[in-house]
Amino acid sequence: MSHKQRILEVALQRFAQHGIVATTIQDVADHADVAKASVLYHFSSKDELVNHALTPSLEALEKLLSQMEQSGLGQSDSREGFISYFVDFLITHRLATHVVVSHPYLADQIQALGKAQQMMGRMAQAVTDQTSGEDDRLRFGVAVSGATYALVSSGMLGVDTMEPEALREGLRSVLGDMMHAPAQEVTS
Amino acid sequence: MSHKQRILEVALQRFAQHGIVATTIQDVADHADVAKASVLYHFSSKDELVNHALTPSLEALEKLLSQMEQSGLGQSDSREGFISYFVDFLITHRLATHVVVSHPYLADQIQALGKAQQMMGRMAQAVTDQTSGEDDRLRFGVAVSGATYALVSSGMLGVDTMEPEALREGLRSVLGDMMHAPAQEVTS
DNA sequence: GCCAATCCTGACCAATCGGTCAGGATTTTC
DNA sequence: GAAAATCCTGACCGATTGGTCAGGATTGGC
Repeated sequence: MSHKQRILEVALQRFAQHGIVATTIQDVADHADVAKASVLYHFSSKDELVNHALTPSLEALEKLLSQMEQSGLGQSDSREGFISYFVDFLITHRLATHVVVSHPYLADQIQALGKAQQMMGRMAQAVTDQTSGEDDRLRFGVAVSGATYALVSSGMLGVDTMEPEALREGLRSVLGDMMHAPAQEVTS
Repeated sequence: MSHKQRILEVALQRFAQHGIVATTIQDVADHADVAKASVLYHFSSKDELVNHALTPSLEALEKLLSQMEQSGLGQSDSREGFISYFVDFLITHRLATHVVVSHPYLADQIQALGKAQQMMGRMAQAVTDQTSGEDDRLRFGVAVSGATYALVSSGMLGVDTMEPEALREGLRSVLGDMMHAPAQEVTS
């Protein structure tokens, strides 16, 4: 594997595990077995390293998103389909998702994070259509961030020992229960 | 209000908003309208500042926890009671909870975070008793981290405009749907 | 074999970090 | 009202940060 590619993978992993700020260029270089200056040869700054590390996941999200907005996937009548796609996305891109969700305050400083935040907003809007209220938005928020964190900082909860397939099924089940439930009983 | 107290409040807020690593002592000092050296007069190091900022919430959690372990609150037959208590705790101590959940990698460096992580483990165990499997643990994990993040980084989801009471009710409802559901249908 | 382009690195730099310290202001105690 | 204790600060320090740069390896085309 090329050095550049290895740097990208290591960087994404470190950013997800220790956060962007706590992850120094030196740290990435050490774990990728290259010199610090080599990292800065391939990526002109730390911000650009973050951008490139997130790019593949951003493109995948963009794809999923436009698919949702076109086909109406995500609307209340096709929630199951959406959840299935979404869980797959989360598992595949769990590291990038974790990075995005845990650095909202860097959105105006790092392009990729800003773009990602914007897309999350679009997704929330696609899922919670005109017929749903703030309760549904809350459910969506809890689902997304909850699933993400259960996937990444899973050691604390003992989830890290789960089989991949069991994890996928479990997440589908949880998200289904959460977002499915129609708020039939309205207070007042 | 005393300088010391104001420093503590500002620190907790900044730690929750920007993360511990990105929040410098200078930043806390500026927002608390004191000099940087003044912060280090009251708290001998940054780590100790984090510890003291989290202490009140840790004590509250300890209280809730021992209550759970004694009375059996949290067991599947009294989930509603637990959820109600827990949501109240989350809303009251949302900042501290956010700091804890978003810095698992500092648990061995900062006492308070280690202790908090330990308590989260105890709570997970109290909730997911011997009758429940890994699926329930997953549900608990998604619930905790999800609710926490929906509370704090809520701007992205449009939840920040919700009335406090609606928020409390909404969370109770979501967590209820998530943790309530008995995994009756076991695969094989 | 040689030249050019690409890749990689150690040495270096200004800026900022957490933390120390001596001393001035303020408050408390008697 | 003076001595003591507490509070607060500017100036300073070593370490580390992101980033620059000149030059040494490696590679590919011919």
